[in-house]
Amino acid sequence: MALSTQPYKGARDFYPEDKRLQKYMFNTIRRTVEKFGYEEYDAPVLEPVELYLAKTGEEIVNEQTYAFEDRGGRKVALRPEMTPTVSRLVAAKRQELAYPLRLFNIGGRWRYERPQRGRYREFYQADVDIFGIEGVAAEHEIIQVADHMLRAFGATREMYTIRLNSRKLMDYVLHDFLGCNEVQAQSIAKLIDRIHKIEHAEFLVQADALFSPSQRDAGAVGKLLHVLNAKKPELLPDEVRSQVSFKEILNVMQLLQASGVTNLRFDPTIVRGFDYYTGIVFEVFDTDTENNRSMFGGGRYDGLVGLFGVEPVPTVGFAMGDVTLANFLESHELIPELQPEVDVYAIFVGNVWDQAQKVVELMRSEGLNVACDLTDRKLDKQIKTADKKGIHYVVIIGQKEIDDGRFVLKHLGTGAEERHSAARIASIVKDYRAKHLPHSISPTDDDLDIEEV
RNA sequence: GCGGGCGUAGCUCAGUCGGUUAGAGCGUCUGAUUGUGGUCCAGAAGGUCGUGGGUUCAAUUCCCAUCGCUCGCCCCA
Repeated sequence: MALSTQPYKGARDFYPEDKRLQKYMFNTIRRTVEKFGYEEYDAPVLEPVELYLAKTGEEIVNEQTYAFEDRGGRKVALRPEMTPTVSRLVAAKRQELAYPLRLFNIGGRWRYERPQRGRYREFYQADVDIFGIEGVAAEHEIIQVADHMLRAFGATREMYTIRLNSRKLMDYVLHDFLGCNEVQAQSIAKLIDRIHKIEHAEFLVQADALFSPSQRDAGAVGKLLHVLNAKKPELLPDEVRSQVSFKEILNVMQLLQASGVTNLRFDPTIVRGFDYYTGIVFEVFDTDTENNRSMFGGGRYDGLVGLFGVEPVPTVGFAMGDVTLANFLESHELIPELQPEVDVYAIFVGNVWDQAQKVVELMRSEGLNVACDLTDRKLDKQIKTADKKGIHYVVIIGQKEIDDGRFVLKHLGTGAEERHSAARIASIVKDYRAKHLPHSISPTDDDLDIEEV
């Protein structure tokens, strides 16, 4: 039985052409968050399984975690998300870190679930978190970062909306305004999460079933709908509007509007799945009707660091997944033509390798990425290889060229050939690269058209 | 965890109402006289029809199981 060449179920191989897109996405993300002063960290993929028991949410730990025992009998898990890990890192150096602390990580996450469209068992995620700010300035910044990130990919604000709510506010609504107990509150929160997936009548039936007779008599369903139908915070019931968490929402919205974020909406149906959120939560939606769904989101989680037995540290963060991002970019035609990193394919005619090395080295020291064809095949085969790899330039080096000190530079797009010294070739190709391949690593700043405030 | 669809060449797929040498396009390789690719032309290689079992004179085709892929549900970082 031959070995399978397939990657593990739900995990992907990245051939260079796939990796190019991933690099483009990660580099763009990295560049954006670094502009805001976020610093990259990393941590092991394996964590003790208890790390996820506390706050992540039962389903994820019990059914969606890759958990196993190591040879020493320790229960470990492949990290399904980064938030508990980064909280651990912060808790470990709680006293010595300088706040506000801005951290980001880009890496693989593992979830044991059935793969389907847009969802894998191994996916990549960028986590961006700010630690140590209690006020809404942190929410303001984090959402601004998310907004800049999408705009750095060339997205316009018509392509996505940012929907905002507050976990704290919803806790008040469920417990105090509607008088739910803990169990009811959780069930209703789950139901709210599904409101856009089910029929309105069905929602009413299920909501009604969750309330007690006395709550029903007090008009619980109507009150719940009053809250959920509020398209603007001002439309919430008076009692709800008296809450501090309501004022926070208003503040964040005002700050973001002042920052030019015009596609922000209040949406009381945003609750998010994780148990650890404690304040403002938000989700970013694709406005494309084909793909009208939540792409990513985040919020405030002030309690996680404190779980490690240190003083709590207020935190706001979000995470963006590679698959949903790629889908978004694709559906809005925002993926640029990505090129290989190789600038020049060096082709050798005859037995000139010894003498040609100096030429190649010179081009490299001038800053070019040069791949050499080492096969000694016929010239046409070597050119064909370069073409197949998508490399734009070929340099032909034969005895004639070596004697002359000038080499044939051929552009495969146009077929044009010219003869130059190695140094001149380097400068021509670098010039070309700067002009024609701005996306080979990441977009230039010119692509980011941030409007003036 | 539940339900649907599909497994035929490297890729995308056709086909066999069960019956001698299983097809196409793309891709790959070779060639058109030796230092020029992408187009065109000529030719070639490549499949025990996912795997195991059953029915049958005969199975890639029918039946069962199994594995894999895929889409949806649940759930969602």
